[in-house]
Amino acid sequence: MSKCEQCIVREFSSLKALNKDELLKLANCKTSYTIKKGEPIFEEGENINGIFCIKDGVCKLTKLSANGKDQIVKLVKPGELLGQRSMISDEPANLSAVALEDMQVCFVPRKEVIGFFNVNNDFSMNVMKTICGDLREADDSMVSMAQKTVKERLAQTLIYLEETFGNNPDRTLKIQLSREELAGMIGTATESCIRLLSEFNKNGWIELIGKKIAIKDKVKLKRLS
Amino acid sequence: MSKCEQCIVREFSSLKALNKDELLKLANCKTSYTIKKGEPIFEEGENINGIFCIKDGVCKLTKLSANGKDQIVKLVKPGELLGQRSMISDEPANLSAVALEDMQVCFVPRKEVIGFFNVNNDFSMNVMKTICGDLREADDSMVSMAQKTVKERLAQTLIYLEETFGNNPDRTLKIQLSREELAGMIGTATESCIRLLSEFNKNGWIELIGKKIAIKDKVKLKRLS
DNA sequence: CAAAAAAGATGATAAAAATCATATTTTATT
DNA sequence: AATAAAATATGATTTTTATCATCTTTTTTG
Repeated sequence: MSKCEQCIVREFSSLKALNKDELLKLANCKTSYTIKKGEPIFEEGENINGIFCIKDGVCKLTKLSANGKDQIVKLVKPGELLGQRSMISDEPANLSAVALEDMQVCFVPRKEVIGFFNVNNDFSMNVMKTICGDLREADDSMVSMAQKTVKERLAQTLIYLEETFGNNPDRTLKIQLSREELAGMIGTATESCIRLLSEFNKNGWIELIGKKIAIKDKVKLKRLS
Repeated sequence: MSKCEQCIVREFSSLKALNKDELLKLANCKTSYTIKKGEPIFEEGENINGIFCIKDGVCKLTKLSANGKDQIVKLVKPGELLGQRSMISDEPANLSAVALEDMQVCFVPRKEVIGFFNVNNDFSMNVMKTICGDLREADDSMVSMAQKTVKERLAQTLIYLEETFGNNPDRTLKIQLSREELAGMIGTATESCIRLLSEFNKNGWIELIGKKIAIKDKVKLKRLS
């Protein structure tokens, strides 16, 4: 059992508000997991009964639509918490969480989190602000989906991926999504996504290096989005 | 100054958790407004610095998209609170609120609400659960926008409007939206919305009585959505 | 009440996007 | 390494949706 006190990612989440005593309590009740790329952390409809703290690796939050396609609602980075909404609403998860890379996560039982929640005002305020931020982003995404073209959404998403997850030394996007997953983020058919990537490539706005994508002309992409 | 203690709609919002003392405090700090149909309660980007409690009338929460169209993100009924997200995040409103009917609303300054928030756990938990519910709904809407056709979204929205706001004696929807507003809810062009309403009408699924809409075959609509 | 403005309706056309088919490349498996 | 499976790519076609134009009806305003 590793000490939460020494965990660096803690500083990036709501948990930064916990004091030494609380961190000891946390370390005692948490369980650590390793999740392989492609594996789920939890699934839509599941009773998760606690929160997950992402120590390493990125995962996608998806929702299965009626037509059988997985819509990606959000990507989650190390330092972020999963399952906060379910914990507060005391409802099953309404999204699935699936690892995009090999991950390390810690699970903290609901009961313990609620305990911190009730005694530590900074902590509960942090959680609430996070959820409020998610709500604002969800509203913005909804408007994008409703009002922007697929081309605009693709440009927007590529910029988001670069700004959020950064680049490899060869300037390609560090986060590696399949074409199908990228299509699932922007809400379109995989073929349409691939076709538009080809078009962007021909225009010189991006470069396709195998399955990887490098942004060449961020200004043009930004103007489009 | 009317007494909050005797206000019925209070029972439907997070404010139901307030005790007698707190309600007296609330009545002392609140200001009541009348808002005419079509007028804004607040606008996107505005610093609202408090919450609004809807006593009577329905309003729409909209966001202006890059192409100049107003996307309707949510409809808000009597008993609900507005501006909770902005209050917690301490950020300007990211949506505009515009009255769809003549309204009566009360404004409560941020400072007072935060006060209740810190001392009354049931109240803060209610607010949080509401925001979590909004987040779940926003995620669901996003997936609908991304994955469903306009026809499916129209069917879904008509059923939602009937189930949420009910019918007039002539079976038409009680909530009165213009075709442009309905298009703004489902995220489509006004003409497309009108065209599909005509089609649904010809199919016998709905009936168009002037500008009003009556649902005739909910089963068929539900199957479509 | 008449004129003007706004909202609703419908046709024609263009643009966007999905679907189906098929080929190529990459990755996984035996 | 050979084969199978999966992912990527592209063409052809159809469907969906937006846009523009025009007309009718309803609502507002002087």
